[in-house]
Amino acid sequence: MPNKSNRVFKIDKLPAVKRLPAYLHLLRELSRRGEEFVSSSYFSEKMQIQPILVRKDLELTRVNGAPRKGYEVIELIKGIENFLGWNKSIDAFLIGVGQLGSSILGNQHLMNVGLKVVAAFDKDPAKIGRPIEGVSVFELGRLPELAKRIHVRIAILCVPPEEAQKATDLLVAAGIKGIWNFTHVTLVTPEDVVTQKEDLASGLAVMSAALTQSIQHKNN
Amino acid sequence: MPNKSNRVFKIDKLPAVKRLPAYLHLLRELSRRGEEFVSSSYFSEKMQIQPILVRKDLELTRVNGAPRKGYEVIELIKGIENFLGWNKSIDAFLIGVGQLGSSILGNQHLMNVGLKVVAAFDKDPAKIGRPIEGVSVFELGRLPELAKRIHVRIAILCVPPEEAQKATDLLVAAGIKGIWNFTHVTLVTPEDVVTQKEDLASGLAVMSAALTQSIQHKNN
DNA sequence: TAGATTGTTAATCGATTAACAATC
DNA sequence: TAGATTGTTAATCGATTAACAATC
Repeated sequence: MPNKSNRVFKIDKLPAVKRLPAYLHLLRELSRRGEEFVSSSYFSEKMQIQPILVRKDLELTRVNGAPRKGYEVIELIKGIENFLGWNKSIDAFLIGVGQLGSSILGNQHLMNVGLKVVAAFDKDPAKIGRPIEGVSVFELGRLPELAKRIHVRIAILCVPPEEAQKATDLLVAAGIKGIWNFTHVTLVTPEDVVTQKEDLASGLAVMSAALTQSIQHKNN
Repeated sequence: MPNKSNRVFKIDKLPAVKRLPAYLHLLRELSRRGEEFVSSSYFSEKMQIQPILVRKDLELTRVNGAPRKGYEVIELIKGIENFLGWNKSIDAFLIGVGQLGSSILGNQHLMNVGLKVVAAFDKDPAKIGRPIEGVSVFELGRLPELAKRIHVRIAILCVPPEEAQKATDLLVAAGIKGIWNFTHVTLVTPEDVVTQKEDLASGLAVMSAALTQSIQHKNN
């Protein structure tokens, strides 16, 4: 049952936060091209949202734009990176080196996101010892020790569903504060631990629903 | 600029639709265990949302629950599958067999979502001919012909950003109606073509923002 | 100066939650 | 019957959009 205390660290402006990486991506491109200023209408066109929504979103960064000129590209980049804590590199553990986990390790594109996996863990003794894609694989039990030693706060969870909650409990006990959840299980955590569930099926559902509805539309 | 006609096929209840796969997942598990009925409070607990939200969401399926008993598991499964068009297998093309595209082809887990890639396409002649993970790779120019022949409506877009819009135009011209967009580019399409953008960076942003905010919280 | 663009304040829209009657 | 659970109708909350004054 979702209790009120869960709200404490629930960030607000969730949709706006989700759009920040898209702004950042466009800003870096502009910066590469040597552009100094950018207006809300530029983002509006590229992202197909209203200019006013752009201005509202960018309020998060506390960067002020200049009338007639727009926002300073460099300032916005810094502002977004600061807001997200993406100004420094982010270390993470990866839990569960099965098919999905290995694929995340091996896929630069998937991880082209500023996150650096510094160690991987698995229950299966057969997988331990030999590095995968240059990342060492340790026995899951050694996680608390390593988490303390190298002060990692984020874990990427790729274990089978039936082990998800147990692994989560271990992570929480080890002081992990953010769990990027690639399982289908909704995790239970204390209020100061953030979980983010990724589910490709949601995206496909949106597309499928739109498609079946447009067919029904046609048939009417 | 998002014009009003874009709305025609914009599905509403978007958040609810995104939750449907999670319901489906739990329902299939219940079905496997031989359960006949399920109540909104079951989903509420598993998904950590309010029971009333569950009941609202399930309205989409038009399945009625019975007071005191709950919903019939089988009925709900059918209802959701029908709503999403997941009752039949969904064929798709994959465009761009680079690192990400190959990884999607190779990763059962990523695609454990009811989607079947029936053919892949690439611009690079070197990649054409030899199948990847059992899927044949064709020259991009042959897509219109094949789309017509095997009547595929969905494409998974994994090309480099600078080619994204051009590839999209080709897909649209070939009669593709749904584009699952794994590039960073916001695509422009006619109103009857649905696009769904997947971006892991959004998920990481949510987690990062929550983490940096919780630190600031602590320091106050 | 005139005009483009921001930022503020208010209005609208849609999603979630609450209250409670209906029902088996 | 009493009580658990749904489904309906209304209230609240948050996100987006609109209007427009401020500013360089």
